Amino acid sequence: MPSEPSETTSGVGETPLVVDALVQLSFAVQLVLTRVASVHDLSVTQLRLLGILRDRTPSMAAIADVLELDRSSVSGLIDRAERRGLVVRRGSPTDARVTLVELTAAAHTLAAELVEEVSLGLDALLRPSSEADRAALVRLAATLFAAVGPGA
Amino acid sequence: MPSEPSETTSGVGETPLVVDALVQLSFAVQLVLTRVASVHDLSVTQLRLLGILRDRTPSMAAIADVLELDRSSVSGLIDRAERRGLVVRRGSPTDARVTLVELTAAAHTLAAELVEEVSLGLDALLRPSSEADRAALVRLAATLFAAVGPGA
DNA sequence: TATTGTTATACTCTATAACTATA
DNA sequence: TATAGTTATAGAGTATAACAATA
Repeated sequence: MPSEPSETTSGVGETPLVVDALVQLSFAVQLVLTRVASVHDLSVTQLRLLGILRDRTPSMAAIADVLELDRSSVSGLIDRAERRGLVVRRGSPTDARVTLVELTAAAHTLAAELVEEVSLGLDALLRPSSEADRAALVRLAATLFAAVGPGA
Repeated sequence: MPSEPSETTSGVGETPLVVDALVQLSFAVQLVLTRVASVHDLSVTQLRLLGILRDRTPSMAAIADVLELDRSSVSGLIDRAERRGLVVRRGSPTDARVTLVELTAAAHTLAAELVEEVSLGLDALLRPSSEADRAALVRLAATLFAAVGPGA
């Protein structure tokens, strides 16, 4: 569980070590995302939304699937994003029930800046690590998504 | 930025690869935490709180520091945790201004279960990875916290 | 009938501002 | 004066339940 590095959690062996490392790493990354988002007065969820919409124009239901949120939550999320001029709702030409969500031009520009800032923040985080360990991280994430599928 | 594995983000080189890997990994871990928490009708924040209080009895201000939250946010957090019988507030013997927060016996039991369930969830996530890559992850997290300091 | 999306409602989380009590 | 904590208030994020429109 999320705690201090010193905490040994449960049994013996090295498993708790890896688990702790993962959890701590995850919170450190979330902290970077939170900070970058808040500089632009965005939430992490809106940041994620921008990331998802950069190369797609999904339906409300598809967004709910990717984010693992209820459709009603997505309605509110898109409402707020639309109110801020980040996205537009469009009807689908093939199915009158579905609503497609699209990034505005301004949001595309913003998203590119955010990508840059997140990269800088995470680079700083990784700087003290060796090249080999960073490569291992990439492999680890890759196998992880082969098994689980992309999350967001 | 949080997006799909396929997204190449910005320039050339391998930096965006590592950044994407980190972000995706982070969201995958958060998803596991969210699921474990929700099984017990807890939020991720309450889960974190339990993790922090397992081996400490910090002041409200210390909790705010670790969680990087405003003190007023912590007041509400502890209010809700106390209402659910997870924590107790105690006065400090040395400074009448400070309030110490302590886990209840029931919450200690619960916290142990949560640790176990998070471990299982993350083990499943890591299972397809090689032993060497997992070791690299542990090293990476360790150097990361040597530089940044423990976050939670 | 099943699916898409919305609305109403309620709760958690978070911050800012203003306050009290203690140091 | 400075620090610890609380309260009031406001807004984001989330879920459940009930609903309308379309397939």
